[in-house]
Amino acid sequence: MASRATQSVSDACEVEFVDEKKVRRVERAMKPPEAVAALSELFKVLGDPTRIRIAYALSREELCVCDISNLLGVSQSAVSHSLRSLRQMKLVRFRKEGKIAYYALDDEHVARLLEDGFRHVEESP
Amino acid sequence: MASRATQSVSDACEVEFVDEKKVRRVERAMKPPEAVAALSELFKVLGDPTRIRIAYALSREELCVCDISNLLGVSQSAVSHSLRSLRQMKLVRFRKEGKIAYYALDDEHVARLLEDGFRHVEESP
DNA sequence: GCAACGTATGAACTACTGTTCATACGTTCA
DNA sequence: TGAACGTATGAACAGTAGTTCATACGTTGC
Repeated sequence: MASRATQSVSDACEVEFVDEKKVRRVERAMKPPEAVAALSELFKVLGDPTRIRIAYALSREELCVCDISNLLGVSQSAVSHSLRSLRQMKLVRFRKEGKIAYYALDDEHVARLLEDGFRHVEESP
Repeated sequence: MASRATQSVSDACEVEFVDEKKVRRVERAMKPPEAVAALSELFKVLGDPTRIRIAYALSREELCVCDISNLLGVSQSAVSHSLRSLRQMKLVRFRKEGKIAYYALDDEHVARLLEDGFRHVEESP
């Protein structure tokens, strides 16, 4: 059943699948919507030069907001907003020492994502 | 020299670095702006549920536009636009067989990015 | 050649994102 | 307690992104 995609979506191909078996196989392997949504949020957060630089810096050293701001030449406010995004995605953790907030990467996955990512873009000429 | 960040940026901390040695160390390790820009573009492309689903599907099987459209329930036009983004970032390659365009992941890095990413989001409750 | 089909693409609209500005909060120290 | 400082946050603005719609291109088969 349902071997034809009779306008399930407005502009979808109005014809049969080109290779239904393949499609069914992939369909079973697809990740649940929540996982996809969460992953797209994760990549979205990393899809910004400032946040990448922050994350990468924090993968090397634990740093406070002020030092990040000076290091990157970005306003304290912008850094703080960026850190909030990273925090919400649980990419960074922080501890407070008096009035100073020290941030660091929370996750070894993230460091690997950055490494793999840099490797990819550095390989393409 | 320049141990103080005397308003190099409007809103940067107007004080000395909290830990200059650490900052200098990280500064030397930072990636060049082009690499950061390219990586942020890469993540930006992956920061969309539709494109993640497309990329993930293509990591399992080579598929044509029509089948992707039916598989995901997304219009042919939207799929084609998404594929263009993925193509521009060299994440997918394609071959044409008559009027049918078959797409597949171009890069094992990307599959690893998706895997690591899914692992990250699936671990957080 | 022409109709049908798979795919690509540009324009337009809406929705979202990142920065800045102003300001508030909490801590330290005199 | 009050001033100075590090940090957080909300509002507002400008730039950007994703979808849809319409249409164009190239291929196939009649």
